[in-house]
Amino acid sequence: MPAPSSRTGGTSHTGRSRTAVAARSTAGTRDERKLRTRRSLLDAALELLSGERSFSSLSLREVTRSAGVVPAAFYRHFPDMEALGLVLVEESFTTLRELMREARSAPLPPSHLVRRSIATFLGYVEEHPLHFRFIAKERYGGSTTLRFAIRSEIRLWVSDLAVDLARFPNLRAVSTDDLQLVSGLVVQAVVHATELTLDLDPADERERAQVRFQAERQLLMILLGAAAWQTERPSTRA
Amino acid sequence: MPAPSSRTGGTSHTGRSRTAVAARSTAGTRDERKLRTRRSLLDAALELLSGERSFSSLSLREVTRSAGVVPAAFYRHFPDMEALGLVLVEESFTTLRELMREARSAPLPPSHLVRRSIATFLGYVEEHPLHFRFIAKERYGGSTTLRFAIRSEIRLWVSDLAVDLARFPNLRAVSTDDLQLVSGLVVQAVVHATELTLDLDPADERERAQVRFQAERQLLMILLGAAAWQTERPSTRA
DNA sequence: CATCCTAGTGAACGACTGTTGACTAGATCC
DNA sequence: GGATCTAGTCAACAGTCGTTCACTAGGATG
Repeated sequence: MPAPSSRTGGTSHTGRSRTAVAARSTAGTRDERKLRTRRSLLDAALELLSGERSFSSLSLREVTRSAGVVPAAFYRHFPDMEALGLVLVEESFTTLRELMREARSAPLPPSHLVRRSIATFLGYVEEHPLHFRFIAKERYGGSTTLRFAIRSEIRLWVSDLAVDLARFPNLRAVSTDDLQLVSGLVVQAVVHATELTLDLDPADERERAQVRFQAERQLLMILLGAAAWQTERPSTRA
Repeated sequence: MPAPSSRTGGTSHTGRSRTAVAARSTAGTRDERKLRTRRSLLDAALELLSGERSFSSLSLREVTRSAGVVPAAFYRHFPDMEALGLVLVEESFTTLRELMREARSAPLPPSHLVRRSIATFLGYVEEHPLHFRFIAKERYGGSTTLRFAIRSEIRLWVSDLAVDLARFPNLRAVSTDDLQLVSGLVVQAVVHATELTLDLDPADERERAQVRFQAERQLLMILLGAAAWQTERPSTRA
């Protein structure tokens, strides 16, 4: 039962068949329309990536087809599929970092800050599953360009976290370098948990809660280890 | 300057151009020859995967071409590219687990066991970079089948490690479940470090050493946290 | 109003893809 | 030593791919 193609009203365009994600309307200024098409290309790619597909196996034609646009139109917006991928990386992390910055700006004691940050992060992941699924898949698997872009964004994020950790009274004595290592571990654990989450049945709240619970325990262990770090270090290594 | 095709002596076959990884010789029983072709298919895939390519973007024809075989011949060995992928997963981990089992069987005090295990693991990675590169890339990115196969192998590995950790005197009081979490963290850190290594310049020993050093520090932190776990837990969580 | 500008179209290209079926040469088996 | 079995070949198929080009419709601009 194919739905009638008059969803957005408008000028009815042509009678062409559209599998489009977001049927672009004919409203707005020219720049706005262009931007809208660009967005629907990005969204189409994101949507296609939400399934099995990896970015490198995604074809330009698929993206344009799913965005309701002719293949050649792609080149009006991106020179390359890789360019589109880089935009996806960028917008994934800018959104994330904004949110995390908000979360940290709250006037709370440090211990609550971590929990608050975790909650914010998980909230972000649940609200933008497509972006994060993309990141998770391409972090190690993508092209060198994509992989390095993601890696450098994650490094920024790790540094942000390290700054927060520095405020913890019981981490006061840990050196800056070691704090980076600690927050690296934290980010790893969180990202890994998220990647597990992405393969879970979205309805099964019990399983989700378990993954979250285990991740929290792991974080506590890491922080505990970090707190014990400066006191025990001399004995474990020269 | 194309090399003469008489490398393996033999019947000179045909004058056909071969980009083959391992030019299959005509020696041996029929089963042996079949096995040899199968191997060259697997090796060809592995080799192609060593670069940018992800498994899902790898074509059947590429593999056969690079193995020096006609595309149709592929089906005499695997029904599917995915089937080939699963074989790669399996053989990656069986090799690894054998080595790790050897490493653990050495009669050493627990503390040395960990260091020994890490050395063994890194040795494996350096000797079988192609297998591990494949695993690293497909752990999150591959098809569901591949991803789950890898994940379950890693789970086995985590469990093995947890058994070892249980022998540590200062982890005596940590529950079995929590030990799984600890070894999960350890494996995460190691795998991540390895994945970083894969992008490094193989010649730059300084950079490699740094990654390895950081990973070791991270492991020590984790183990420290685990050791402090049972003593502090009551105060951090109900 | 006429002019320019450009996002999107449509058709075509050469190359590559997975899969098929009939075949052949040569090891294996009785 | 003749029949059998099969790994690998060859040719062909219907698709899909990225990229190009000349084009057009219709908003932007003077």
